[in-house]
Amino acid sequence: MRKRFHKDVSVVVTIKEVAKEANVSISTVSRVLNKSGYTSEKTKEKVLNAVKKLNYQGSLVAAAMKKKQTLTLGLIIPDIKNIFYSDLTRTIEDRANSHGFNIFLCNTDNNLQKEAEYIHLLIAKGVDGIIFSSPEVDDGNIEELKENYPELPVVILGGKFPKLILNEVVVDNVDGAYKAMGHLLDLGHKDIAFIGGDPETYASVERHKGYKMALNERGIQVKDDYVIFDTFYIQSGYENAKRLLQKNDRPTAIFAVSDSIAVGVYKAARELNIRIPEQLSVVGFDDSQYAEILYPMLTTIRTPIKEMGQRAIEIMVKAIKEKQIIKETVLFYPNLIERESTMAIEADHPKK
Amino acid sequence: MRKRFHKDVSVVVTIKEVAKEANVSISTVSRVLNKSGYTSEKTKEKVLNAVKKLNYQGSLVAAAMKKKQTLTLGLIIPDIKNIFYSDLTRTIEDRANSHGFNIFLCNTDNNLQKEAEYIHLLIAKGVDGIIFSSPEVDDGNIEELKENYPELPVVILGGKFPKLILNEVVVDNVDGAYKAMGHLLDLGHKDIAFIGGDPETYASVERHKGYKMALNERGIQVKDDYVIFDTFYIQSGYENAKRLLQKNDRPTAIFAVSDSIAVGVYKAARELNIRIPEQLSVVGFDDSQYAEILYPMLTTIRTPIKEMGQRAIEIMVKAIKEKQIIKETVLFYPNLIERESTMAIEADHPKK
DNA sequence: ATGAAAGCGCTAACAG
DNA sequence: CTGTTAGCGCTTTCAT
Repeated sequence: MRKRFHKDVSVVVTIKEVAKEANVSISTVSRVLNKSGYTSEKTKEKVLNAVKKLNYQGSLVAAAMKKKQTLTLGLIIPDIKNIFYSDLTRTIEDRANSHGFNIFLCNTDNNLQKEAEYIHLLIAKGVDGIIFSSPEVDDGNIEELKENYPELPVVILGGKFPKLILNEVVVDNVDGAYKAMGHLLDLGHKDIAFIGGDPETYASVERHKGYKMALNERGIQVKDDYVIFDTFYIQSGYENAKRLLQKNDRPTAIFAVSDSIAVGVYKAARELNIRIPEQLSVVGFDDSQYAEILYPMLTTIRTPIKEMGQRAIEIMVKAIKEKQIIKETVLFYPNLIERESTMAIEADHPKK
Repeated sequence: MRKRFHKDVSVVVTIKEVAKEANVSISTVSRVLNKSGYTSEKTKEKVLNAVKKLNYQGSLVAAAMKKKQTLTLGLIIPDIKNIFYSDLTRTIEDRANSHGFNIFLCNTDNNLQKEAEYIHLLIAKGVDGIIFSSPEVDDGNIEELKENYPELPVVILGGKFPKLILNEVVVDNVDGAYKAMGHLLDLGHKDIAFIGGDPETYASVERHKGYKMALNERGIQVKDDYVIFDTFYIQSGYENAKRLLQKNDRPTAIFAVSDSIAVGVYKAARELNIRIPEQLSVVGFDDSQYAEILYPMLTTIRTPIKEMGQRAIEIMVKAIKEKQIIKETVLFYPNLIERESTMAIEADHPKK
C-alpha cells in the first residue's frame, strides 16, 4: 500500500469542497462561476451560497493551466526609476488591470543579457503577451522571441522592427527633434549642441537624425564636437553639459534628448554661473514631471505617453482575444511645449 | 468514441516530447532539470541535448500547480509615478528577481476598494507573498487578508499592525520629523508650518506627531492653522503653501511631509516672490530624486528606501522558504540631509 | 440542467 | 539510477 501523504495543511478551499457543500458536481460549480453553460437559478444560488460560506477563491493558476491563459502580461522597461517609464508603467498597469490583466514588471537597465533572462522567465510563467518599451535598435532578443514563439502577442513601444510581425506604438522622434531644433533656430541660435542618451537607442538615433536634418535645412554645419551620446541619466547630462559649456566656443543652446538629461544641463549651467535662458537656451524631450519642477521651467517636446500606453494595451488585448498575430503600427506625433528655458539669441547673449 | 479535439496548434514543447526525444521517462527529465534525485551523467546529457534541440522551456505554471509555489510576489503601492515608490519598487524588483521571484505591480491610489480587489486577484493567482507599502492606518483589507490566509507571508513597509502576525519594515517617522523640526528650531524658527499628505497615512500622522513633539519640547504653541493635511501630490503642496504664505502671519519655515509636497512649496514661493531660503526655509522628507533637482537644493530627511526594500525582500524570502509565519519588525532611522533650503532666521528675514 | 471523466504539464512518492 | 503513477485544481467535452 502506498504511504499516506503527510496531510496537506493548506487551508485553501477548492472547487471540490464547494461542490460538496452545495451538493452539486464540480462542473456545475465551474459553470456558475464562469457563467458558462446552463444552470438553474436554484443551483446557481446554492453554489453561490456555498462559495460565500466557504469564502472560496478560485485558483487562476489551475484555470490558467487548462485555458492556457494566465491573464498576465510582461512589461519590459529599462528602469522604473526613470520618470518616463514610471508614467508609462502606471498607464499600462491601469489599462491592463481594467481588462483583467496583471503586470509582471521587469527592469533591464538596457542590458540585453538581463532582458533575455526576463523573456525566458516570462515565457515559462506563461504570460499572454509581452510589452517592450524602448528596446535597443536591432534587439536580437526580440527577434529570437518572435522566432521561437511566433504566436505570442508582442507590442513594442518606441521601437521599430520592420521585419518582424509584431505591433509597434511609436512616436515620431525625428519630427520631435526637428520641432525642438526649429524652435531654437527660429530664436536665432546657430551653435546648438546635442546631448543624446544611450547610442543604441531609438530615441537617441532618431532624435539625432532630426537634429541634423534641421541644421542641414538651414545650411548650418553640424559640428562634431557638439554632438554627444552617453546615457539618459541626469549625471550624464551634467557631465557632458559641463564639458560643453567650458569650451571656448560654447554653444548658445543645448538640445537634450530627454528631460532627465536637461536636468543635468541645468545643474552644470548653475555651477558655471551660466543663466538659463539668458545665456543658454535648453530644450528637453518627454515633458516629464521634471519639466515643471525645474526652474526656469523647461521647454520640451511632449511625448504622449498616456495615449501611447493606452493604445499599447488596446492592441495587446485585441491580439490576445482575437488570437491573430498581425502587424499593427501606430504613430504618434510629439509637440513642442514652450516654457521658460529658451530665449531669442539677439535679446541678450553676453557670450557673443 | 470521444471526438478528437481540434488539434491544438500550440507550438509549445512539453516535458513529454523532451522525454521522447531523449528516450527517457518524463520523471527523468524532471529530475535532471530540477537537479533533484540521481541521474547518470549519460542520461543527463541526453536530456540536456534534447532540451536544447527542442528549445524546451518548462512551464512554471504547471510546476506551480504541483509545488504550490508560483515564485511571484505581489507588490501593492499607492502610485508608481510617485518617485518614492518607483525607487522602492526598483529595489524590490531587483532583489526579488535575484531570488527568482517576479513582481506583480499593483497601484491602489490609496483606494481601499481597489486594494481589496488586487488582494483577491493576487490570491487567486497564487502569489507566494504580498508586500504592502504605505498602507493606511488600520487598513481593514490587511486584517481580513490575514484572517483568511494566515499562512500567507506578508510584509508591510511603513505601517504597523501590532495585532497581526506579519512582518513590518518601518522607518521611525516621528524621529524623522523631530529631526527636521530640530534643525529648523535650531536655526531660530518659531513659526513653522506643517504640510502633511493624506491624513489616514502613517507617514502623515507620525510625522505630525514628531512635529508637535519638537514644538512642545521647546515650549512653542502649535498653531492650528499652521497644520494642514491633504495629499502627497505636488499640486497639494503648491495650493496649501500658497494659502499659508499669503497669510498675514505667514510662517518663516515649512516642514513638508514629503519631497513632492516640498516641490509644491517651492512653486508657491516662487510665484509669491518669496525667496528660499532667505525668506522661507523648507525641509522635505524622503530624500528623493527631487531634492537635488530643486533649486536651491532641498534639505530633507533621508529615508533609507533601498535598505528597507532590500530588507523587506529578505524577510519575505525567508518566510517563504522556512514556511513559518512569525512577526518580525525592523526599524530604520532616518536622518537629516542638509542642503540649501534652510537658513538661520536671524541672518536676514525680511518678513520680520 | 447536471454529472463523469479526461486531461492541462508538471513533480514526487514509490517500486523496481 | 530510472520508470510508473497519482495527483495539483480547474475547464470542458460528452453523455445523461
